[in-house]
Amino acid sequence: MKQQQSSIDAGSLTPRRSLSVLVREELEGMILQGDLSAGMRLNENLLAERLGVSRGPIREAARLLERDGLVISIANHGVFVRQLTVEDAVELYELRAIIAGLVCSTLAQQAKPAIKAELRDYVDRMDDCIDARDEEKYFLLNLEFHDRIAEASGNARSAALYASLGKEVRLLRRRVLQGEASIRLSNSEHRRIVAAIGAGDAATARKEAEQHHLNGKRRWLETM
Amino acid sequence: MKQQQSSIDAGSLTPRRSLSVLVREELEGMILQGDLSAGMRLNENLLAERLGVSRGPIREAARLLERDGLVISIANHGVFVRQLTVEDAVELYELRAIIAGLVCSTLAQQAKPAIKAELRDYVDRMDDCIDARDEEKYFLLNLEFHDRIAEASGNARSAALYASLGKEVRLLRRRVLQGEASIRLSNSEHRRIVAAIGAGDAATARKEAEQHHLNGKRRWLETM
DNA sequence: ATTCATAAAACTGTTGACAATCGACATTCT
DNA sequence: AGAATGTCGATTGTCAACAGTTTTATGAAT
Repeated sequence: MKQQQSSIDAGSLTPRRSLSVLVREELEGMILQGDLSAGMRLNENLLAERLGVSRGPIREAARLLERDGLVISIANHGVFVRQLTVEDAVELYELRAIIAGLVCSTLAQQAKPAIKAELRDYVDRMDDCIDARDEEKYFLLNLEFHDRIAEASGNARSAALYASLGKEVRLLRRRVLQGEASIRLSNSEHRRIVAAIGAGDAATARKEAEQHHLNGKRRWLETM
Repeated sequence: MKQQQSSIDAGSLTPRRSLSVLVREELEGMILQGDLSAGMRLNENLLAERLGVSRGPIREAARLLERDGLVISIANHGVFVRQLTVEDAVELYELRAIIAGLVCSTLAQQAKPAIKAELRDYVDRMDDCIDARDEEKYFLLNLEFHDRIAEASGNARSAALYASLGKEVRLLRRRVLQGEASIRLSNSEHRRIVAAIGAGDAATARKEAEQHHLNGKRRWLETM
């Protein structure tokens, strides 16, 4: 019979997205929000019942999450929310840094005026957030800004990877609490990146983007 | 005295890997070998029957392959062997180049003598292959060599990514046919990379590794 | 012959049931 | 007591059947 009134059916405006994908997004939300904390096992029966689907889509969603490094799967033991070590975090930051360098370099060689203006606008809005002491919005704009650059570069694979690594980093669930001075510094780095892209200077764009991320790594390490 | 149950000999070493990963490996082999060519759909029923399993593991294996970029999945249409465009290939080469730079840089800062000797040995053996006109073996050693560097760097995530991108590149199914001169040049680049790692010169190791891969990209593009 | 609606076939998506496996606790033996 | 073994409940792994969707085949009307 039709029991399509499951809790995740509500968001199915887009026609015919498989349950696996919907479950994946639901679980990703739970993980990133911390409802499923690090090291915790994803009980298939429990999740299936809670989301109103069978175990098949749950299992497929788990494989999808495994792709993004959010969970690990151990045969006959189940899938677990990934626990990141400090070494893992350092590696993620470095990987993200060089990929950011790549996409910024690519973008500098081909960016259209519209993109350049959009990026400048992002930096301006982030500055506004700093003035307004709105750290939350700054945090979100910062995420958007970097993902937008990756996307605009046209390097689809790199952009997906960059976003995926970003989610992985968020598994750490420890936001770098930066004072206003630190945030202003960070946004000045953004401005230099955008300037290099605007000038079509690929080498500088790469170097600045990479350094920006490595600075983020350093700040994160200092919170330990 | 304490002898393990020898009845299941096959599962003795490997603790009973699930059918999903077994199927995954089988399908990966088919794809990389070309039995399943680019753009072809993976018929679940057919594969299930041919491999003697049900469709569940086939579907999960498909999600695992999707993670590595070997196939793409379209809702209600099935999964297809990925078709790479020239732009995709260029991006893969560049991604692989910077990741190689990262792992070589990392390794240069921490490589133990045993690893350094092992890498030198790889280069020597590749030279032997060139002298013996054994391109096939050179090709395999070359793959091993680079994966070994990534693995030895300790950057597990980067190593997995590097290997995964390598498989993706092989989807192109067009090996760069390089004359002896070109191969010798390539191996001399290997030697410079190993030398930089041996000397603990991270910056040079990174630059050489990156350039080596970009040269590979250039050679590949010249075959078009 | 062509077009278009309709039906059948083929295939993917999903489900509930069954089998295999693991961890924990109880039991037996020395 | 302590180690080895047996049993049980919980959980993952797998399967075969069902449901929904897409594609292909069919056939009548133009």
